[in-house]
Amino acid sequence: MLTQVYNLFIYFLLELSMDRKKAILDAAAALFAERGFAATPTAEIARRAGVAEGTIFHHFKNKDELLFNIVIDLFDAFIEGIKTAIATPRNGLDAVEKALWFHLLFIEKKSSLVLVLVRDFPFKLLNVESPFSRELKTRAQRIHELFVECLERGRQDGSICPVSIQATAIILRSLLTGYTRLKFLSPVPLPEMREELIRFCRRSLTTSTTNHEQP
Amino acid sequence: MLTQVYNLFIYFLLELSMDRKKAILDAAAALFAERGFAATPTAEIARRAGVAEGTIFHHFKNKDELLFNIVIDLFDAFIEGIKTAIATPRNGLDAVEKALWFHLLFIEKKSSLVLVLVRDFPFKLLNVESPFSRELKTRAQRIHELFVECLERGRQDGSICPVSIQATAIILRSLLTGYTRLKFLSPVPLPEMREELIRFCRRSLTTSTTNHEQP
DNA sequence: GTCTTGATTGAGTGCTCACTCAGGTTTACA
DNA sequence: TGTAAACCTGAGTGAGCACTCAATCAAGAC
Repeated sequence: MLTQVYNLFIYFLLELSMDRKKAILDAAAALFAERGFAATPTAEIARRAGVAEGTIFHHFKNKDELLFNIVIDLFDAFIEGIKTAIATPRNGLDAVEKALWFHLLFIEKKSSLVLVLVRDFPFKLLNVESPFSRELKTRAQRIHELFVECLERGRQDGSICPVSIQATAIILRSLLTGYTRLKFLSPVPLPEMREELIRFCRRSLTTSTTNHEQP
Repeated sequence: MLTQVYNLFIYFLLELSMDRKKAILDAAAALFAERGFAATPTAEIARRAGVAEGTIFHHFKNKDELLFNIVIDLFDAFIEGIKTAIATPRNGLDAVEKALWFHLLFIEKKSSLVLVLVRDFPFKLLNVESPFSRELKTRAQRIHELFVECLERGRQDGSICPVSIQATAIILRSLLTGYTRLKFLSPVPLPEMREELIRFCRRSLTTSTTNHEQP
């Protein structure tokens, strides 16, 4: 009897706020960030989400699929954000800088999810031909294209000097990826250097390649 | 009887080439690269190394310590290499470029070990106060210092324009870290772009920061 | 009211695997 | 040759954990 009342209470709580599936994902994300994917038992996720362990496996095929969903959602949020960030600027260079800034702010705002990605990126799911691998590749490709777009725009409006578009897009992504990694790995907090990072890129993008060894 | 002969044979093989400990580390490194740390059972490592499973735990406290040793050895090799790479160049800018090149060549040459590092970097050992964490921090710090050294030299001999040394060192390491990651993650091989990457950095390091928005 | 469909539960199961340990072998050295 | 120390063995163990399943519950269709 009491259990039933309690269950009803919980049920309304959930109905009002979010459904079980969402609750499970949120709990998983939080725990993965705290302890890492491998060190988080599904029983613990269930406990924090306020559901039975079996419920997890009703909504998700296996534990990997939880990580899958978390990672994909994060990528989607990133892509949406970067798209709006680069829509307004009036030239290509500015768009690139807005994209860089967006990344730098994004990893602060979503720091715990980003930590999951940095620490527990699901490599094993990448090599095999799987829905996950396909979904993820699409999104990685999309991000690359968005950078390429900015750079091409910059070439056309003259705000960016002649460079290899493809290579430069990869370089910019490398810089951001690596910065993110160092930031989350570093035992001591990195100094504030985001402006400096943007300037570093701007100098490179706005200088034409003439062989000036020593000034 | 036959077993004894066989054992003797194996033993001589090992004595001639390398000791057991080394054999175990080599086997572990190879398997971690092939399948990942978590997906490699110690029994498998023992088999490939041609020793009993117990022998692993005679030489190493636990499985983590294997990864520990592999990672630390890799860092040491990297540090030694970069030290010699930056010793000869005649100015700071050149030293930076040599350091960048060294990294790019190093990750090709030691690709399977680097893959282990990229994929299975042992986060959990970082946060706790452990010998591993201390050893690793020392080495990360050392690498940072080497970059700082090059940049300072460049500032003094005038080959590098005024920039924040600390920030720039982190930016360069970020770029390399991220490039390494993308290279090993990318489902399709990256285009050849190492020269372009070096030029990207050179342009940034040799351009003084004046506000030239559009040329 | 009853049938169907889908959600939920949580105790139970089976598997994997890191690590142990008791007993054997080899080496170093007196 | 004796002895201690170090090295090596591999079957065994126990813990952890992802996942299952049979039973219960809820809600909408008719």
